[in-house]
Amino acid sequence: MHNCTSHNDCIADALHRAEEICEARELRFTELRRKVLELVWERHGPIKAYDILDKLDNRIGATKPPTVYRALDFLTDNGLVHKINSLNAFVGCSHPLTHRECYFLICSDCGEAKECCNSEITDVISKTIRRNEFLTDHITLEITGECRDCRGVH
Amino acid sequence: MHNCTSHNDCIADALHRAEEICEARELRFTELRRKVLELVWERHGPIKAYDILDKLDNRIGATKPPTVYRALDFLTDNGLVHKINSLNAFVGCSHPLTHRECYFLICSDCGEAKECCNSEITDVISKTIRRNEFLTDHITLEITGECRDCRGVH
DNA sequence: ATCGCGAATGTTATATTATAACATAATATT
DNA sequence: AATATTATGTTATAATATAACATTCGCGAT
Ligand SMILES: [Zn+2]
Ligand SMILES: [Zn+2]
Ligand SMILES: [Zn+2]
Ligand SMILES: [Zn+2]
Repeated sequence: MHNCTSHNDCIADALHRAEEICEARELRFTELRRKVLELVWERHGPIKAYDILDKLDNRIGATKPPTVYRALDFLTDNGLVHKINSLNAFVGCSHPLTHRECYFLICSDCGEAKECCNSEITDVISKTIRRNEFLTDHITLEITGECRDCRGVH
Repeated sequence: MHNCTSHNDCIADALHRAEEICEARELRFTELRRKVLELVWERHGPIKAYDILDKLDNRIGATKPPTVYRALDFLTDNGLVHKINSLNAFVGCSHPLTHRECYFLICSDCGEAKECCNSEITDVISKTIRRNEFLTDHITLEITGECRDCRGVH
């Protein structure tokens, strides 16, 4: 679904953006948080907390669930990572400075998640929210199915 | 958030609709499935699987997780109940014949979930999906926050 | 430099959510 | 009635997540 020419660049960019954001906000982008973000960015799709845990184990020795969940909390709280609730998994945010709520197209075949945020969706959802006089905390929009590539569309 | 004059009627209606739908589709609306649906409809908000389990225990003696999850699977598969992924909880569908995908406004204060499905949202989401040549399996739209009543709006 | 503070991480234990696998019972089909 | 199918019961365990407390780290004040 994603056609990054060099995924190493994707990862490097994500880490670099995270650094900048944390510096600007006076947040501590620790080694642990960096490693977890790096693992989240291993591919353009959601990864499970316990898979991150396993990969950390391989790199830095036995790690425990709270370690990973705390790092993920930090990253999601600061918009660097999104939780995909329908999968209990986590994915890197493609544009952490742009906005907080992201919408996703999630391919159940290749496992990739593509952000499909757009103002048209936001506008019409906002309208519904206003009509209901609702005070929004968070919007989850997750669309599962099969992506263009996996469908074999040319 | 909901102003049903008699919630017993809500429950009775939901059970009756379920009966009709199951009959029309030649599905078996068993006692267990009925009881689980009834418990889901105890209020206009999501209920957790293990809370259903506890309430079944009180009514019909020790019940085990698979019993509840299988009944919930049946009910969700047939559009009588929706799973709220952001809460790991289940809520009765207000209009099981109208459509499969429902959008929710979920109040974190009173715990109610209001369906806010409308074609405007569906249309704009569909457009995004088409533009991405995506083949949709399921759409999850969950908006959490504070409802009109809990905000104290008049 | 070291003391003290708050933030981050380590550690142990456990809570919560969900399913696998197999046995039995109920219902439908022949 | 015999057989197949579907639903439920049962045991065990997998997968996801957090509570509670101990230790360490980073950093400013003394
Ligand atoms: Zn890439
Ligand atoms: Zn795909
Ligand atoms: Zn009601
Ligand atoms: Zn409310």
